[in-house]
Amino acid sequence: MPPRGKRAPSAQEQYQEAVATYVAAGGDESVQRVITAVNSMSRKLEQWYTRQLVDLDLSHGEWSVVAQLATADGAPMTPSRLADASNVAASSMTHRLDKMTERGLVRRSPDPDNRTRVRVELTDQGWELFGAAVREANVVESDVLAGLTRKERSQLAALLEVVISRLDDLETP
Amino acid sequence: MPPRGKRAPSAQEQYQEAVATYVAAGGDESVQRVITAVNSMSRKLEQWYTRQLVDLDLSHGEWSVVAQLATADGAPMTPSRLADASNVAASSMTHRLDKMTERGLVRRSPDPDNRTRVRVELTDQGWELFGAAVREANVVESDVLAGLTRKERSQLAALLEVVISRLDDLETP
DNA sequence: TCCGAATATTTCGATATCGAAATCTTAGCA
DNA sequence: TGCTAAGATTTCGATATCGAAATATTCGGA
Repeated sequence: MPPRGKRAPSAQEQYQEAVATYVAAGGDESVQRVITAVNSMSRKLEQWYTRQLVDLDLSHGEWSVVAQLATADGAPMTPSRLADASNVAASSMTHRLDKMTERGLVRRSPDPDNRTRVRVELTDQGWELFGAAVREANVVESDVLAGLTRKERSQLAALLEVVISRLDDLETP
Repeated sequence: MPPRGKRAPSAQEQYQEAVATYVAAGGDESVQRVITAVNSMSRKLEQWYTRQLVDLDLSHGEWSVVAQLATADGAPMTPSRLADASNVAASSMTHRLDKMTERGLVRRSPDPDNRTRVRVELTDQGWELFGAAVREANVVESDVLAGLTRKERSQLAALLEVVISRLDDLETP
């Protein structure tokens, strides 16, 4: 039996048609090429992350929490900031943290400076899991970028970093 | 009252710390710079899309369906391919399509060649909504890339396209 | 100092999503 | 042709997410 639908078009074909359609609908080509490529790549990565995280018995949302806590090293995190960073409602984060606390991955503690706030941090077990996931993910990520030379990767990163540095200026004005 | 938690770090600071942490945990720097940047950018874009889509009374998931149908122009889409492309379970797509059909955005019809399949396509109303959303999104997207010259955008797109062209080779082997 | 507005978190009811099982159809092979 | 395995979609029960309201606390001005 054929795989799916008619035949799933390749990621490259999908990308090219998407750009063409967005441009036809009134988008700027130089913009749509970049934005569409970033979104395509991110969606694909997300699929792989989800698959790999099954081994660690983590959902994509839970991974997001672990990663945020790990990379915010230093500054204490709160449930609402985690919710913002994970693109979910604050009330969802409550439940997510309940589960993760129960499982021993994170720890909640009252903020001594402000009793309306709750600090959230990784437990040792949470840190272990973070390390394991990063190393596992790095394998796939290296594969994805295997088509670029070291120099090209550096160029690519530099260009993306220019964009990132602008993101803050565009926050809700 | 202070904004949130202690103070939300800028996107740039967040990015830099994330890369540093991933590298410390065993990731390759040239890989992590690119991957982290792509993911940061995509997450931020998603936030803006969600905000803008409120005006059109569309959820992010529903937008994903509209966009897939619009950009797959030509080849008829099926529920399962839409589910794959949207990163949701097939059973979720059933409900999503029910709602969107009821609202008049999409149309289901039996595939004449294979009665196990269902074709899904945009209605005229669905196409209108697609156009409106693309033009609205293009405003934000242009802003995001405003820090790059036309030439830099082209370079960036070209590098990303190299990566995209590799994605297919990495499919489930 | 006291009070109202704003912030952080949680609770609660409604909705969306998931994964497994059920149903129907097709493909491939004896 | 007849039979079995596999695909596509939907149904169903369990779980996660959402948005609004509830609760507790803090900030800033009268």
